[in-house]
Amino acid sequence: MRNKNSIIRLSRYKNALRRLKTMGFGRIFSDNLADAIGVNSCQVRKDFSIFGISGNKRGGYQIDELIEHLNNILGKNIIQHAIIVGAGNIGAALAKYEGFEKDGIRIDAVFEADPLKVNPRADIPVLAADDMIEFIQKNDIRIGIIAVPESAAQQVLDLMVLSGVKGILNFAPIRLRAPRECVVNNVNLVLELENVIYFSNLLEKALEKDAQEA
Amino acid sequence: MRNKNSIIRLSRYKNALRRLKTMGFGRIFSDNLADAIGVNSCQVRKDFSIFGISGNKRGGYQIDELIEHLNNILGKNIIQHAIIVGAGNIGAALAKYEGFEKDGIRIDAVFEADPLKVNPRADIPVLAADDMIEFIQKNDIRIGIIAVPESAAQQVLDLMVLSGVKGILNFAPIRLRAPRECVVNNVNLVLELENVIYFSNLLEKALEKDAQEA
DNA sequence: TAGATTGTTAATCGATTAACAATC
DNA sequence: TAGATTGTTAATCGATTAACAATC
Repeated sequence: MRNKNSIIRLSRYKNALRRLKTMGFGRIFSDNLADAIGVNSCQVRKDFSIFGISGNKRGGYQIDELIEHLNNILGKNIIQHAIIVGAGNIGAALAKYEGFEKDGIRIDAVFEADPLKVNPRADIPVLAADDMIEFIQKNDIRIGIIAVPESAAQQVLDLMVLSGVKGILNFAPIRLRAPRECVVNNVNLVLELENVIYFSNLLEKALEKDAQEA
Repeated sequence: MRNKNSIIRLSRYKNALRRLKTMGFGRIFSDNLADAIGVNSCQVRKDFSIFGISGNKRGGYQIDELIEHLNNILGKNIIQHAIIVGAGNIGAALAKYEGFEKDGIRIDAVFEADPLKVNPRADIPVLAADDMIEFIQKNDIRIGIIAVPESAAQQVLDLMVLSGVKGILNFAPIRLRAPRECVVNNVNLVLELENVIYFSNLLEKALEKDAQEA
């Protein structure tokens, strides 16, 4: 995947811009925006240049236009529909999370194998896992979130792909095999925390060493 | 941060190795391990070389030794203690998530500003936000997880750092400022999903184009 | 005009991959 | 011994940063 990092930054820019907008700004320079997300200004201009976003020399960028443009690139000018599979801790939390709706992503349903957890009347309906395929096809769902145990994840992915899902966010801590026509993005919470542990330990050791040398 | 990617892969290797072990393997070649996490075999050998992990020419690597070695590098040979701040959807789900405990990470407490959610008798106690500083100091907590709204995140970080936290995993969708002696790792769920949406759209367009040309 | 900022090209840096000698 | 695999050096590739001409 080319420019994966640029795309991630575009989302971050959009986020920062919304904040800057509520703070009362109308226009912005590459320098400020860079600061807001922690990169340097050439990075911002380069990213924009890749996606054909242009500003005014001397005048910077119009925030409203910029957000509009970023939403277009990111496919967020229309509401995106998604489903979650797995109504455990993570799945249930994601279903309730307000951040998605705010960002134009609608969770249409949650699917769950345990009949006791099924609840079609809930705000976001929790449906039987067996109904997933039909639901995806009927509602033309393209995006799926996997929040099931490791042992079930591959099977869920296979069914999703079969039904027409084109993009998957996977929370199961295992590498899933997907055909080329489906994108998979992994979020591994333990790994993220392990990473923090490693680097904080490393940093502490480095600082101790510095202190000794001084 | 040097070798950030290598470290992330080390965690992935460890994960795969545990799986391979339960599948009955005792030793493994760089080739198999590469396959399991989706990189190529030089990457594996290079990563190991960076951290001084060696195997047997012709005989590959002993899985048990390898896991032990990786745990040492990742600081997982001892139980790591952490706290969560914010008992909302995400915070509560993380507290209940079994993946951390399995991996030698213990969540000692959750802190929450809303008195109605405070519950010191819970399996993992939910304590008043005001008690956080004291708790961190008394229990020598080094790792914190931020699962509060965007507007409170920076303040929570500042208090954590002040109390002695050295590493933070942040779920608030905002760039936090931290002093050099504290590591911050961000997980932005909306951004991850946006990323999936973008690349699946892109892929679909590319495939349509291919089909037209053929 | 002078000064500031964009947009792009070139330079640097780091990470991944290829190649292969060492060796079990 | 012949064959296979590691460990490391060199080559490639991509991403970030620096520099600066264009221009408002």
